[in-house]
Amino acid sequence: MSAPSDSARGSFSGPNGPRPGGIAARALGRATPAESAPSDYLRGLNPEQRQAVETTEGPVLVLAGAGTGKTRVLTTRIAHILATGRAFPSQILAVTFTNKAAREMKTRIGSLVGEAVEGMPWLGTFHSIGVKLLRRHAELAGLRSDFTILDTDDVNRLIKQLIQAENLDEKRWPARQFSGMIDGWKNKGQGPKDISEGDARAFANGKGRQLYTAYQERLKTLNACDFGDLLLHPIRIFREHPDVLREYHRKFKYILVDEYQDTNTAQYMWLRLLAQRPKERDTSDAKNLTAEGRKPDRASADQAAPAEASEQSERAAVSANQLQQINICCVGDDDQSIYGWRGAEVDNILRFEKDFPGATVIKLERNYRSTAHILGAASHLIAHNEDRLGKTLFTEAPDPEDPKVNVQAGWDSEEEARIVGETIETLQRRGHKLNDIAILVRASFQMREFEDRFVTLGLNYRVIGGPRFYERLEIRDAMAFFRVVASASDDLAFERIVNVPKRGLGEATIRQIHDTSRAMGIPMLEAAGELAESDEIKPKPRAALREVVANFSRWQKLLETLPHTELAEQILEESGYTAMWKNDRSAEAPGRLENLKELIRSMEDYESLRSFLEHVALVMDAEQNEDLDAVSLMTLHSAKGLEFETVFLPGWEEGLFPHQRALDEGGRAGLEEERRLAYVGLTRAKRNLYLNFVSNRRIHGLWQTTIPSRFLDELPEKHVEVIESSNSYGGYGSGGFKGRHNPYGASRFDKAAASQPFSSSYGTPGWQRAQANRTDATRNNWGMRSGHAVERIGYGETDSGFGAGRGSIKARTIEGELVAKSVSNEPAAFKVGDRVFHQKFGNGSVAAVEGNKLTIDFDRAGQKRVLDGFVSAA
DNA sequence: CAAAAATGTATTTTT
DNA sequence: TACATTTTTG
Repeated sequence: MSAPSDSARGSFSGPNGPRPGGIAARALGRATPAESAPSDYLRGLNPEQRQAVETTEGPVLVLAGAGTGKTRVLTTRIAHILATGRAFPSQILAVTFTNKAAREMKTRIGSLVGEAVEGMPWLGTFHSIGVKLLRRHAELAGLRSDFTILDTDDVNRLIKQLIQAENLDEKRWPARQFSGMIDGWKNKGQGPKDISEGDARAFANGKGRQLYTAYQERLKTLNACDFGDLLLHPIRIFREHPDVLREYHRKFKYILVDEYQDTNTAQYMWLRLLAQRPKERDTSDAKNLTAEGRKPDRASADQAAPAEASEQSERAAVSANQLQQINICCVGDDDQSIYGWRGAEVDNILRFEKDFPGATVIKLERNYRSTAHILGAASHLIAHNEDRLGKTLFTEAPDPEDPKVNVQAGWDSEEEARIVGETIETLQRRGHKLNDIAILVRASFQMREFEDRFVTLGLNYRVIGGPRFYERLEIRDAMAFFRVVASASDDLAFERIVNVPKRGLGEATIRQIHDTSRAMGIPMLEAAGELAESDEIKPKPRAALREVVANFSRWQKLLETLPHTELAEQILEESGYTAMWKNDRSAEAPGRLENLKELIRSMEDYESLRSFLEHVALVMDAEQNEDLDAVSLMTLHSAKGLEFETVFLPGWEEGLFPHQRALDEGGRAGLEEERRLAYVGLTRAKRNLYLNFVSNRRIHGLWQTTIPSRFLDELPEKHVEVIESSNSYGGYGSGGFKGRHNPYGASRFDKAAASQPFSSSYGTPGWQRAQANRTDATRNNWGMRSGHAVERIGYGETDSGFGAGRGSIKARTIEGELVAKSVSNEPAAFKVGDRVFHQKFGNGSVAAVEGNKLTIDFDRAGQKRVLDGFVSAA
């Protein structure tokens, strides 16, 4: 009894169904009565866009630069397919990367085509479509169709248990790290058997593979999946059951993929399985793949399997042609590939024409979003990348009124926030909507300072992304209760809340439940029930356990009868969970209660507890209220796909952006990805773009002197304007930036990065050495002269960050010393009681010395911890 | 078993 | 620094 049948979804149903045109046309008709000529939606498309919409047959790759109307093409294309009766809504597979994108496509298609969207069950993220497939064919993957989807937290806890079971040192082999590795393998489509020997050895003294296997087995017994499985299981099913695959080959007449540059190997395999229809095919494809050094994925081999059966019904006859034709349309932009770190393979997009011979490639290069200045800046920047297909975006002729891209220096991050805040207030006074303003940061810790500032200014802001609703402690607890009620065998959820609120069920008791569960082969909840009736357990925990078990069985019964929202309320009430927070006097308790209410409220939108749980597992974010006029604050990554009238990009400093870690781990490729991220950031802006950098930033609680991002140097001068801030300390930025006669040598920097790999942590010798190198580079490239009196900080042309008088720090010296351990080197640099001077904090005396970290009592600024490199003897 | 203290550890992005 | 997690203490 495999999952719900197609007919439930009203999709492709039978040989005698109406002709496709029928339904689609009717749907259209309902939505937009008679006058809606089929070509209506085509109006306003430029020739390339139109071509992308109308080339419905065969493989199509649309290379859509930023702001060129990518989503419009995608949605119009679907509308076109429907309107011309080429397919039923249910015969279109449209995959996106994020829920946001899926949602947007649904709405936009909806407005084009009306209710037909209702019948588009296969529009969604890779993962949500994966779940759908898997629910139907769960038994082929050894699961029941009511399997649960584990989130990262569940996974980590599970792995931790496995590591403990193996008696491994948890500190040496952290669960998070291993779950990361598993994630990576799954992104590559590798099961336990497929991982490389090296990978297998890399963890836990060679137990990597064994652990991975154990993990998968555990998932199976738990009847659970992690995110990766949502893709991998379907892939495996398709490979092992050609009949199932064929079913989907018949079903999906058109495949559309959004953000193709972000697909990882697993997603790529998945797509190829679905897209490459079995017909007589030469093996050259497969050869190509291996010849080019790609992993010989089994997709290609298994593909070649049975030839299309031509025997069946009229449908086979109709589709015989189409089945060989791969109507796949991938839309993407190699310049916006920013998820390489999580397994995305830009290569997928670069290789498209080889994968799908005869593909039509359409470039969308006309930008409808940004001014010529912004576009000019972005294009010039991205041109520094080598690995790209190369597009040339263009726009209308520049309007002399258009503002240039602003670059502004600040002293530290606090000032940066102040400057941005002031600029926003100015804009607001001129009638600028806050909703049209965004601040895009590289890393989320940067947000705090802006939030602080906006709070004091009373400026509305909204954080997008960030810590997500469903990841909050109280929500996860509540969800765990619900999960156990919905499926009594969800051990992970059970374990999470047996002792919440505190019932005196500690480690010992839980272990006992665990053991019983193992021994008897029953879920923990059941085991708890057994235990509560036996006398192997002390009276106190026994009573508590009894109550828990009784609670759950009562709730489970109510599941059938009581509306799920009421049940949810009852559960939280009777379990004492809400009471727990009511009694909690801490500052966050009221907020948590509020969140719980919100949770119940959001459940109303779903028809059952189960469907709600599914939603939460897949869509981890909660919607925000759009009514409020507020500045958006988010990371660059979550800004992809959005656009704003005005964009602020703070933190353009080496080490932060490009991020040190990207450089360390990714080398040149890492740098290029950072540059693409910068490109994404720049191209979010329609009209006003402000870049900021500061010379002092606190990282890990230590003050670091920073230098401007190399990306600033990669912007074309003619599109950029440097703002002189009248009231700020000025920093070294403006003067240097403006008069840069010898631009920052990117190659030089690359060399440094390549020849002396930084280590992964800021506190390490590698990082410090990097700092030293950069100090050097800064002097050379930003026109700083040593020998200036330090008093001159604050005037435009002066060096404020480095150099002058800081005798104890010479790059070379540091190089030599820092090979040693960071905490033990140069013990003699300063000693307690020394008078020192710091660029930011002024004079002070050393209160404590820990290797190169000094605790200093500053005369004005109070006690701070700083690296010795940033102070000099007073 | 729970609360307090100490310790450690990571601070990029997320379906 | 700041947070989470572990160890110690009551």
